[in-house]
Amino acid sequence: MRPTTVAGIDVGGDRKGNHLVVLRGTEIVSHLGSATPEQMLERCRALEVAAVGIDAPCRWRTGAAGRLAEKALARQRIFSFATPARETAIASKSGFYGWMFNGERVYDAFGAHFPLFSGGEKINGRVCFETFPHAITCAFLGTDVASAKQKGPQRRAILEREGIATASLTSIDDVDAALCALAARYLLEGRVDTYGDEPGGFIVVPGL
DNA sequence: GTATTCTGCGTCACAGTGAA
DNA sequence: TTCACTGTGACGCAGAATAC
Repeated sequence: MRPTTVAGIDVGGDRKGNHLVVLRGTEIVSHLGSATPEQMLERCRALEVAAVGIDAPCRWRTGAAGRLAEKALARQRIFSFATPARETAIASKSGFYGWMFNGERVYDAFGAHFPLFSGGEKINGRVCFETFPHAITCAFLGTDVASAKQKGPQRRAILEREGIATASLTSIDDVDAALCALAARYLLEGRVDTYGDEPGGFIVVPGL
């Protein structure tokens, strides 16, 4: 039986672009840099990917309070970027939230073929979901050890420990995409912790 | 003494720049 | 090309300061 194929996407701004890594078992079978959402979707469909982990918010904030998923992670001392309301992001003149809008386009493109994870126990068919590399690192190493300053070596070490060769992953964005793919594998195996709710969206993190 | 408010710190991601 | 560093933006948390 062929191992399940999963993918991870690291969403970037307009200059950096998106990065896709496709994993079959422990083998990296595909690897795209600076790709459009449509190109990544085409690649995932061609390779019969079952689950896609995306490093970008799947929902904008609604109302004054932050997203439940981000609050729940913060209580575990896993800090993430605070997603603003869509109007706030649009109003920002700095272009700082450009990568979040790119993430929105990725979810839009994938939505028709990879329904967004809704928190259920059972995964039926294809799925895409929100995750992020720092939370995955915390899940594997613990919040006391995981550090943004050490993200390069720490994240590569996690992948190597899972049997995934990192030599072809030349940038930190590729490594992050591979970690998202790893989270996708854990989701299909049912070995994850989920944070959040339906209105604010769920963040999926490997559960060990 | 208790409750509330304020402040500083640490976290993530991004972009941009410069060095190796 | 890659890596390291700085600044931006918003948040939660812990401890200090203030008010009652």
